[in-house]
Amino acid sequence: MISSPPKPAKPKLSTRRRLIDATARLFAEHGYNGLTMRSVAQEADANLAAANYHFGSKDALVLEMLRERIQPINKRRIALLDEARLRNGNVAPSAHEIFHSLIFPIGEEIARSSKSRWSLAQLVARTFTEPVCFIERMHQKFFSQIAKLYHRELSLAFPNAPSKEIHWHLHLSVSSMLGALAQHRRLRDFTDGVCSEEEVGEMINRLIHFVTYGFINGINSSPTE
Amino acid sequence: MISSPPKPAKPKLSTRRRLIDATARLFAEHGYNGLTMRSVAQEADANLAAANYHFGSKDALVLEMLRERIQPINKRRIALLDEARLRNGNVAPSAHEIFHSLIFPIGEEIARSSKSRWSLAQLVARTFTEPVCFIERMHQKFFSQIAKLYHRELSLAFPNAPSKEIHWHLHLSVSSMLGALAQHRRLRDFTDGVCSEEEVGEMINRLIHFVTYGFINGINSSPTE
DNA sequence: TATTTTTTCAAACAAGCGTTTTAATGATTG
DNA sequence: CAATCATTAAAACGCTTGTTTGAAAAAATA
Repeated sequence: MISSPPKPAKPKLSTRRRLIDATARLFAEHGYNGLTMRSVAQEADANLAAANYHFGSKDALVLEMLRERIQPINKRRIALLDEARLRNGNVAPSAHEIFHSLIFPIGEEIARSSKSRWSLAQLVARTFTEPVCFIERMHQKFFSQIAKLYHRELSLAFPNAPSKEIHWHLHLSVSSMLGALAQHRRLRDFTDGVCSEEEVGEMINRLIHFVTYGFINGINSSPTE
Repeated sequence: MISSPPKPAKPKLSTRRRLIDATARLFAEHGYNGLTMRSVAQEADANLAAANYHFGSKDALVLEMLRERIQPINKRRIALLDEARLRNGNVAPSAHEIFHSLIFPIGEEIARSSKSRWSLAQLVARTFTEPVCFIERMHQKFFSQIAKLYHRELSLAFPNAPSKEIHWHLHLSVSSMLGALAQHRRLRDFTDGVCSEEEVGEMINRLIHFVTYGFINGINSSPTE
């Protein structure tokens, strides 16, 4: 019997992969300006020059990390929307189905990323709060089409609502989602220990309902005070 | 007739005041890490060493600015709550009155600060997203008691709701408020130019209703899926 | 006016930043 | 094996950061 070579405890991933994962963790925790190439290198157990070698610059590194994390979520959103439309016999999905398709995929990804659950939540939320302008451009590139898609979908679900009202309440809904993601790590503190950050699924479910209620009742009540 | 001395066009405020105001603007726009002592000095038309002379350090400068901006908002919140309680004959205020007292004072301050309306909104929101840990401590110092106050108030308004449900939905409500404040400056972009950031009062009113609906319906519907 | 205190100013400090360079190492292919 | 390529490594490069310094200026006090 030929003995297999001694397996290292950690089958070290490629340097490129370790760099991206480290970037995700540090970006979520410290933001763009608080993330340094040296901290990335140390966290990834790589050399300082490695990041510049593989990605060219700090900007390119962070952008690549964001692209890799965000695109599957957006694809899943569209897939869930299509599923709902198909299930209803090509009729417009309900508000709850629409907001489910918007919010649920993030919950899935958070649950998938085993270590430090709030990391991805905060990462996504941070892309919307970061002041760095190149991130704003990225945001417009990744999310502006998604926003238009959801406005169209909600217009079908609420054919009598004026377009401006849908814009207003969709904006509030997305803002609420982002706020909830950004504040998730404070849940335990804020609730005096009553609620725990571990219950991600719980949070996502409540958030979907919260936003759906706010949207429906906001749309249905008159726009005057 | 004695001619008055030639009045300078701008009766220059004290250096200390100019420094704090410049800090507020730059913190709102670039965040803590993006704010530099040199940029503050330039924006305030002061010397680089002035900030350290007046406040001791960058941390102390930002903290003082935040304290000055946040405390009047919190006082107004409590005052509005007391007004509502008095108006109802010492009966618990309604959910709408409670969330009005929570959100409206920020709208007042935003409307008061004439130049760059979204500045204060973003400033308040940023204090919750900033990763710098000393800001987290500040947040806990300024807001944890307010959070407890509102939980108590909502428990009176919904005596049959379990405390944990109130915790959950208050957390979602506060998160939505912060998200809406943080995203306000993107309103025009996000809505394809349909909605404008100028209508701050509009935004605040819709936000109050949105959150109230989300909270009430969330509380009343069962906590199971 | 003379003296003391407060405030401003330009210059410098050490530390940390993103990036580049040059050489050494590892893997792959002919 | 030799040769070519991709990757890693250590050191250094300007540049910016928060903070400090010591003297000049202004303001306040006597």
